[in-house]
Amino acid sequence: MDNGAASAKDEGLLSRMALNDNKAGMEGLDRDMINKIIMETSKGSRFYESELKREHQVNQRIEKIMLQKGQITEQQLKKAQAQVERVVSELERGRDLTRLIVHVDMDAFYAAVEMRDCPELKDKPMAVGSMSMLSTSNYHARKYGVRAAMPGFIAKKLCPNLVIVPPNFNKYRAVSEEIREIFADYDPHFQAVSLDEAYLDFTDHLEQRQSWPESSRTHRCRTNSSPTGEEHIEPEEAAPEQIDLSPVLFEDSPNSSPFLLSSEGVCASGGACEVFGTSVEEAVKEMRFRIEQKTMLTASAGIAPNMMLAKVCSDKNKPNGQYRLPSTREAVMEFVQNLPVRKVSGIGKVSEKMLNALGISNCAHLGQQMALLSLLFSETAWHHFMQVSLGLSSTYIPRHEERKSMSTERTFKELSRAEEQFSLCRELCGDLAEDMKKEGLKGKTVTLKLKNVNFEVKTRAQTLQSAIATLDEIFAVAKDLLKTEIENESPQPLRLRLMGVRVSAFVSLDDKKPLQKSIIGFLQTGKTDSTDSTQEMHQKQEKEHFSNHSVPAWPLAGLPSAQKSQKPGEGGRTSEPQSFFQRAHAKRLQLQAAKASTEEGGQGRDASVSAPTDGCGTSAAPTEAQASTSGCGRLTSDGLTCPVCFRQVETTDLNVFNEHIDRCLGNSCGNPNQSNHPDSESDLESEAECKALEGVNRCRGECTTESAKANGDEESQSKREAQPSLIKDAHPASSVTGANHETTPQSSVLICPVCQRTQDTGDLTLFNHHVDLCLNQEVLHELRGQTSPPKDPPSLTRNRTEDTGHLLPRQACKGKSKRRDSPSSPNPKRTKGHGPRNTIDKFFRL
DNA sequence: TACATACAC
DNA sequence: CATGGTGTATGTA
Repeated sequence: MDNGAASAKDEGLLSRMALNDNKAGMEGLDRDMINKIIMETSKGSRFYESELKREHQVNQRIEKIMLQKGQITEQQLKKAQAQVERVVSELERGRDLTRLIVHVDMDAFYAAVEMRDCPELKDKPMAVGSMSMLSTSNYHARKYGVRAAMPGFIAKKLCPNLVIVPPNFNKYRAVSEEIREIFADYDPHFQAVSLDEAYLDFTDHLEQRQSWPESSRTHRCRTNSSPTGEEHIEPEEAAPEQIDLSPVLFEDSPNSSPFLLSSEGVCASGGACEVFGTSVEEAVKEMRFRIEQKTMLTASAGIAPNMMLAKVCSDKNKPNGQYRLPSTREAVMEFVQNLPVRKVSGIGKVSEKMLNALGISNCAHLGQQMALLSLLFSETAWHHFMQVSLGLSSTYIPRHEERKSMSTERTFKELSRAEEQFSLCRELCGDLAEDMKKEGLKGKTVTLKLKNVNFEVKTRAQTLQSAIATLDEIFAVAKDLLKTEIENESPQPLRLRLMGVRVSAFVSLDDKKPLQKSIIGFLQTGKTDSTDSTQEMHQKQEKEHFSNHSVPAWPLAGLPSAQKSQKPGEGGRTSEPQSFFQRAHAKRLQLQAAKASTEEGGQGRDASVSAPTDGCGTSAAPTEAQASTSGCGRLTSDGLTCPVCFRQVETTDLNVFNEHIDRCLGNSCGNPNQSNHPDSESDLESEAECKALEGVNRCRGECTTESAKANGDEESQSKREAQPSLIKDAHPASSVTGANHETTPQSSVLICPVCQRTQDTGDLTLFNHHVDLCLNQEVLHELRGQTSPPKDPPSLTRNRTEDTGHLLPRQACKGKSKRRDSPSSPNPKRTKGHGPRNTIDKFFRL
């Protein structure tokens, strides 16, 4: 073996404990030495023992899989191969190379910020974090093997001169806001993944850009010579890189930019200027240039036809570089062939190890072994592998979904006394309740998480009949769970090192939306709408749409688990082709719908020039009904179902559809104006960030509670909650009863959940019809006024090529929009008790 | 639903 | 001295 540092026993462990030179900045370092130090430092600790144990578990899983592999017959393999090939061609058919997806990532973000603000640090190896945990390190430190998620004390052994700087999250957040403002200029719907990372769809921007005058592509260099001195003006590009293919992609932009750019020169005032071209590369360089000018920090970017590839590409020329993967099948395939599986987002340590055991280390192998993989892994898992091997993934950048859970957990010095455990538990519940209040959340499931001093983790959950939110309510449950565990262990005490409380299974507290959603639920004939799970509906929808697209970036988390469905005798699975066809079909339909509702293309505004951005609100704004329909309504192969008359409308053009609805509504109130629910809830994103950061802020005492917007619009919320679930069977009662109301018919009497009146009919069809009418009344009401339409007006720009992804108005489904449009809006910051420490660089979900 | 795992930051 | 916190998805029972 080539690793003298590892004993046979350690060897397996290396996959868990050893450093990953996977990431950038780790080239050419002495891995063996580093691993040796890591091992020596860790050895004997409880943590180490725990890792050993986990490693063992993984090894067993691998053994199991290998065993299964051994039992596979030629016959089965052959069958699987045929199956795989069918799927491949189906997927191939849906390949979409028309989008230009960009993934941007700030270089060593936290560390870079600290270095920027403290020149002393510039030439030193440094990291942000604490002795217990590092968030990130600068490139100098990485040479020593010091990296994110490594405890500081180990890092110190690797690099005794390492300077560890405590994190200053407020600052990072502020910088993040700055860069997001820039992102928004290229894609107002960009998805921030963390404080320093985002996905953008540059397609529309590029289309616009083609007709922009040079002045709009000109950017001034930082005027004030930075105090710190050196200042390079060049948007220096290290990467040699490929040819510019963009012209090909955009040659036919028919009604491209309706705007004539007001061309006020930017650089009139003097100072060096940088002019950027019209290609994607140039646009991305421009964005990075602006980021650097604005923040004095560098970013790296990847440009590719889908999210997964863009992400990988952004890593390619890091730091301070970019890489474009051309939008051709050949380029993509070649790129993917040499891609180590571990580089793919979603394939982590464990998956990597399992794949390696099968002789798979890069995506070429992945492709070659698909038949085998389809027999050893779950369907979702192998489908994902398949997509990866073909270089396919989502071409549509989804909006962030509603949160599904909220939690608080804390690590501490051993805590063994029950009394203290209870009081800590209560404290956690209090913190959690506070957080939930800010977002107006109520959930039905409480989960207690415990980690003992040996790092063994346990979770215990309980689901209630109704949703709760307050400290006392949560604690009442958590306390019981804890008590049970304590009793369970007694007379030994629980020796804890961590405790956490989580609430999930939220019910919608919203007033209006449930209505819309319930309609949708209705339209989904045959599906039960479990009353309070309105959001599930949406997520489901979104998900479908997502997968129709081209793979989400999702992992195969739970991993393999061999085919249980696999009958010994026959190896093949038959369901597959169908589901893929169906998906493809659905996809096509959605596409058509999406085509009509594609968001406006006006985002390409040039910040420094202030290009004319609007003027696009002209088209009939989609009403909520429309939006709902396009996003969630029943989309059959023949068209759309009108939420008012419930008839099929034979069109996939949402504008046409909208007119139809208008007619049904008996008036032409086509576009209720402006969106924004003034009460649209607080920004989840920053909220989440703050949450993660909390304790640290406290240390700095800088935490301000700027926006406590979650003002009490809560009273009104409790009102109508019950939703008309689709009653499918003879027992209406089975249709669940959501939170509040108990309008649900218990006996044979049917009561309309909308008008609350008893319906004297036993016929469910009739009853449903009545409810339909009631709902329509409400829809009508909403459409006529008060309710705000979703933001994105349909766009008239571009018609996409047929199988393109990019469906659905992102927020169509929900009246609630957690806007990210205004990156500048202040974040609610948390001031919380104590707590945790640091978090890894870029961490926070937005 | 409950629980354990994997994964991303 | 010392190995984090928040959130999501998936597999399985």
